[in-house]
Amino acid sequence: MSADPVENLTINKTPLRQMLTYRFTRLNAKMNAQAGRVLKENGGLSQTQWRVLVLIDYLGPTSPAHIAREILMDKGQLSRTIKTMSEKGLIKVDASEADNRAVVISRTELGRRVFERAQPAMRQRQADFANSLTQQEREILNRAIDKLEQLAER
Amino acid sequence: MSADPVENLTINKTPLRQMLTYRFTRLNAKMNAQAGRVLKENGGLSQTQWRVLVLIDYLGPTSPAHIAREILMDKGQLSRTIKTMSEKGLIKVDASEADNRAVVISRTELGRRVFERAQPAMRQRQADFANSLTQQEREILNRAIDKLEQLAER
DNA sequence: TGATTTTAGTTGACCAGTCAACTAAAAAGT
DNA sequence: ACTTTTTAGTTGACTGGTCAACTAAAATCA
Repeated sequence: MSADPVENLTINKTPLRQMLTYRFTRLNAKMNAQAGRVLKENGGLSQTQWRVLVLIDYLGPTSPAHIAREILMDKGQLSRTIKTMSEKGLIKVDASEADNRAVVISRTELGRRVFERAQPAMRQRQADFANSLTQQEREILNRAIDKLEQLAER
Repeated sequence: MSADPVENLTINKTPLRQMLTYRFTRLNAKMNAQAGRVLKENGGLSQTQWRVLVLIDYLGPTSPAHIAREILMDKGQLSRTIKTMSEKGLIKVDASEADNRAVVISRTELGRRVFERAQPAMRQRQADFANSLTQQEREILNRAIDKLEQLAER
């Protein structure tokens, strides 16, 4: 019996494990599960909440619309995430002075602390991923992702 | 203004678009959306239902447990998928003679027809992905996925 | 054999992602 | 100026994925 059960699936047809979409789905699921574990152990943020804090760190106080554009997140989902983050005191939501439709969200002191608690482990994780690949592998991987993403859009 | 808004996010910090986890999440979302569109246009299966039919095609009549093991799908989700597929007449669910806990699921005639209707487009899609990469890129991509998957498991 | 552990499958609860409808304000077009 | 279109944000509905509890049957093993 082999370690990976999928390995045995060949029978004259393209083995499932070679299908790119399937491989990406699995990889993504595992990465997400891991990110969830790391965040849980370091302050208890959800991944969506983590990303919002990352974006505020990048952009400074900003609007949900800006964040949604940057990371292509659904604005409905973002709206709810912001609501719960605000209720937990991780961010502050103010009316925008320049635009009466918009709001400005910014980090609270608690938000900063939670963010900085999770950051080292999350950075390390990114670094581990990057360092597990050679320079050539990183370049090709990025190029491949670009190509596939383009194809997936049509 | 550049085409990709994320492109502008550099500001002395690791640009978000270079984070591997983020890139995979994006790519995966786009691939799934596309698969959903293709399936919708070719018989209306959901992706989970499609995968179940693919696995039955690989394995012949088999048990949910076997499928769950092969594609690492949650058995709860699979149980519900099988229920709705059975209600739609895509598969047949019989008690197993060898094991009184287990069931055997197999394709119905309708299931076969729907599967074969979706298959060409889904195959073509896989082929398009594969053909968009050079042999070397495919090899390196697969190696990179292996490495990252291993890392994500720890 | 009988007790313990593992496996098959179902179900309930919860969270994340997607989509569409809706309000209100801003921007663009005429 | 005023009509039309776009943008910001909220909400509801639906789907998918994950987790845990639970049953019943099988497999393990003492």
